[in-house]
Amino acid sequence: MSGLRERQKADRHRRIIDAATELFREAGYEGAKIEAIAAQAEVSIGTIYNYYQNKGDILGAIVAMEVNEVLNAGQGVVGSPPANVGDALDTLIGIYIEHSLNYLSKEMWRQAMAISTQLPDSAFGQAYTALDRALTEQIRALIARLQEIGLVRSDIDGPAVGELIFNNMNMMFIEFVKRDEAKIPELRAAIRRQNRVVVTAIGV
Amino acid sequence: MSGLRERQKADRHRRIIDAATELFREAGYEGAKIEAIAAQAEVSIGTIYNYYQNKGDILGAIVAMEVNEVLNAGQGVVGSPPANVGDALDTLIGIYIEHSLNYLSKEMWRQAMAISTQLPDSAFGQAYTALDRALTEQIRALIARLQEIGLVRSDIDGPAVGELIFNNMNMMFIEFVKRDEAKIPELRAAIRRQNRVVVTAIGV
DNA sequence: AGGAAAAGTTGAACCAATTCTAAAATTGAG
DNA sequence: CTCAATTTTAGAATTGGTTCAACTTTTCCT
Repeated sequence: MSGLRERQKADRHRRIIDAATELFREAGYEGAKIEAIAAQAEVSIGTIYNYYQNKGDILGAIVAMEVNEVLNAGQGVVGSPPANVGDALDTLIGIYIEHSLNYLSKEMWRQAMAISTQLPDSAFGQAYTALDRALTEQIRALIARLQEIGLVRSDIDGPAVGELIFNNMNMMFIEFVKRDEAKIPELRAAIRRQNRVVVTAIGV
Repeated sequence: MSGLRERQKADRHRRIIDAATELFREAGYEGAKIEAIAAQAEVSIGTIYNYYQNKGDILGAIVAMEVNEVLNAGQGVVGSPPANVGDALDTLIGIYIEHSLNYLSKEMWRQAMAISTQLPDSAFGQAYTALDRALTEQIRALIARLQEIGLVRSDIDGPAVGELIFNNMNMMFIEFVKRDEAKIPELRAAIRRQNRVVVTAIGV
């Protein structure tokens, strides 16, 4: 294990991702030519296609890193949530939203979302769907946790509510990245307002 | 008015849309080459680009026809809704979903959605967003109507609830068109289940 | 009718992602 | 150290959407 070949492979992966991240942010997804990414990563075009099936997969790798970080941060909230249904949801969703532009620009998100709906069966499409599902599961886990604590009624349909909340948030996020001038605080406020009716319905 | 030039223009528009609709359904969006659409419509490639800014706009014109039909059909439900909140929502959403595959295949929907997030400022992107907003407004109108009738509490945040319901439905629809094997009845049932908690919260 | 201007049509050329190929370089095993 | 396997490389070929300068057709005016 960990021979020279392995290390070089990992290194090339990293260089490609780093180069792509930088160029995607600078020039946009379309504007970042494969040739330029290859040059910046100091590999040939052929090598890029040896590591990633297509340009979208490179973006996919970056998205996956970002979402996995977010999922990780979300664990903390699910483990010990605020003692109030509205705040608990707001905190978790806040983590998602506040972290969302760390690595990815809005334009990168738009491209990622577009590719995932365009090619749902591609490697990237399936990975993206899995990430969405993981986020849904985390919201469901939060609701289940709140039911255990006794903050949420035990007779409500937790999984359905979790999906409802995720779907609404996700759609709002899609609209958010579609408008460059849209701001995070407004997004959070709008979602909080929408969730209010759900919160009153499911709270004890 | 209605000179030769006008008639030819309308005729070419129609021929292009007809050709594109047929080829998109037969060969898929990507599979339908502009060259083939031009040949089938008996115009040149250049003429297509004179009528539509890009390939996506052709699809956009088809989507707009479909959504406008759906909006029209929805008017009936808003005008005289079923005397029960759950059924009212289910009926309106049912119209949206049942009509959705009349002209457009799932693959065409995927492409349309992808393009609208990819290029939100293009003619197509803006038109698509406007259609989404029109659907949201229709759901809000239904809720307002139900409030008038006294079936929905007057102290709830109607606009926020309408958007919540639309966003959830839309997201479910996106997932639906992403999976070719997904079936309409299951989609409707899942949405009904998610809406249940909202219905109980807003019903008098 | 005649002819100039406006409007529209045409297809060859361009561009960037992707694929393919054959040669060169690198690595690991014996 | 040497050879076979694997990987990288440069560059040519392919492909399909999009652009553009030259050519037609329609309109409109006298």
